[in-house]
Amino acid sequence: MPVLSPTWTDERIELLKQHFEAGLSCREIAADIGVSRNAVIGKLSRLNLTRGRTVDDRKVQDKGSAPARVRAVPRLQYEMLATIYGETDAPVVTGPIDEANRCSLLELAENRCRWPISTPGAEDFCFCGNSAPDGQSYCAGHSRLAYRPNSRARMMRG
DNA sequence: CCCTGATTCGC
DNA sequence: GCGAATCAGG
Repeated sequence: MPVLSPTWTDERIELLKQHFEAGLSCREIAADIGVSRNAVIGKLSRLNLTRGRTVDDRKVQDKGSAPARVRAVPRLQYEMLATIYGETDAPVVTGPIDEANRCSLLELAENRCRWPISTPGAEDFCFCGNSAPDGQSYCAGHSRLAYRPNSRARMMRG
């Protein structure tokens, strides 16, 4: 169908809000909708739906004074990597998660998609539960979200 | 060195 | 208004 680029329609905005309120990250929201992370964040900012950090001063770009920049320390998020990659090797079968009162992973099988369907006010926290390929923890639709293309060809300015 | 969030600028 | 670029923090 010759559908033009419907940029941001009500449906997309609704999904955006839902995912945002659901607690999902801009990365997930962007991947789910099909846009870039900046697009999602930009729309959110435009809608004044920023989570906490509002505007404030944010230091302002002072390129004339002393550049007191503290380029954060070299830190890696192995936690997330382990969560994605180590899921097949590190199951939570023996995880007495008390917070998993809702539909936890234990209810799902190994061949089931584990997509957190969190809704503000939903007591029945469920997951995607779609058919996930062997070895994968997500279905074809949500697998791309967990998949992280490290094709960062951007110049390392830092 | 990587990732997420928010603001800023260009189109 | 949208999206990429940029900045700032973790």
